[in-house]
Amino acid sequence: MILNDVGQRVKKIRNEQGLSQEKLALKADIDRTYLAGVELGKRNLSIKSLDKILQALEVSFHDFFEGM
Amino acid sequence: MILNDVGQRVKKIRNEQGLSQEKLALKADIDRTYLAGVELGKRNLSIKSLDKILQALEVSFHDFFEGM
DNA sequence: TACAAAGTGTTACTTATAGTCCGTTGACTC
DNA sequence: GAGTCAACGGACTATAAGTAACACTTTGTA
Repeated sequence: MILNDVGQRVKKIRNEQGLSQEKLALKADIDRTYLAGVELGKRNLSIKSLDKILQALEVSFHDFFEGM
Repeated sequence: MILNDVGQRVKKIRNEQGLSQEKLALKADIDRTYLAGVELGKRNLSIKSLDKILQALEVSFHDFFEGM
């Protein structure tokens, strides 16, 4: 499902950048536990929230959705 | 802003396919006025909601976010 | 010159859930 | 055994989802 795909992609990119969930959450200005939920595919996040995360990861929407 | 971009893109693709808001809303199983709000960038829609719309438009996330 | 009908914009409202804030637990490393 | 990290929970607040109602415009047509 789309939420799992999004979560796994976030986690993958975050790990590639050597960031902890807490560090990324801080950078994206979202809650640490919420980010954890997103990565696990348990959260149906809004476009704005995804935008925050992708900006923190410095990746574009287009690149993020590569292959989706 | 991201919501305006998303809205305009939805509208553009919908028009290219010759669909009215009502027809697309029906196909996506969402309310007509909700779709209108999305197109105007007034709704911060969730991934699942966007997914419904993109499926109705038969366009992938990756293609949808071309250039974004 | 009306009129109906199709398409869209907009407001306002309820209810469902996105998102926050507090904490705990278990695994791993040092 | 102290520190870092991620999964998880409960209780709360903010806001998205979903709908009804009305206004306006355009186009066709009687």
